[in-house]
Amino acid sequence: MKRRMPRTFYTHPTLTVAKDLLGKFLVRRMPGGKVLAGKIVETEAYIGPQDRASHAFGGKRTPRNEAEYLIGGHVYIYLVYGMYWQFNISTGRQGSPECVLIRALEPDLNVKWKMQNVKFSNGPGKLCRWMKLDKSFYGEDLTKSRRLWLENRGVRVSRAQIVSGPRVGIDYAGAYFAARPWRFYLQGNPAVSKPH
DNA sequence: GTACAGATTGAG
DNA sequence: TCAATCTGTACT
Repeated sequence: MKRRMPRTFYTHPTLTVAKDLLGKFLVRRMPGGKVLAGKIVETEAYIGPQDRASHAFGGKRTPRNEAEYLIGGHVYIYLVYGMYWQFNISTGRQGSPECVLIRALEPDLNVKWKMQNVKFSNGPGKLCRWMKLDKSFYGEDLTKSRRLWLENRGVRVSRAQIVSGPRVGIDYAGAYFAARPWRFYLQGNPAVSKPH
């Protein structure tokens, strides 16, 4: 069974992809060969030029956010606050600057280890530290990469399990966009990041 | 050339 | 509640 998510998974509308990502697994082959995997339990959608919270608001295009414009399935990663990487996946068609921020993972480990490790992946900055994701992944194609990809492992997520709410840390975007319910997470999941 | 603020985190 | 830490971007 082929499990890696194909291009078409990422080219759907961004809000759809942000929800579809919940329950999928992010898989990272580490430099030493060890494989880390985590179930995506929290995402945020940034839907392009009209979204005041988006780095591409107003059609802004710079070397920093260039990867947002790639066809869905590419990595858009950047540094915030001088110390934390933020891992995003581009969505939509080529030239459309949309993406989904991956905010939290539930480590794919047995129950005992999962609870001990969840604190390493329950936030957008922390999960990048855990999986050693940095600028070297900028623009990486998740449908082809041998060190980072997404898998469907058969986890079923019903609509009732998905909670939506305002995105975190974007008050600068003004009342309207700060209030859009474009953050999605799995209800009751222990790996969802702190601010609820 | 220089100033500035951020899609966070963890300590106090 | 607040400092850490640094770079892309805007402006002089």
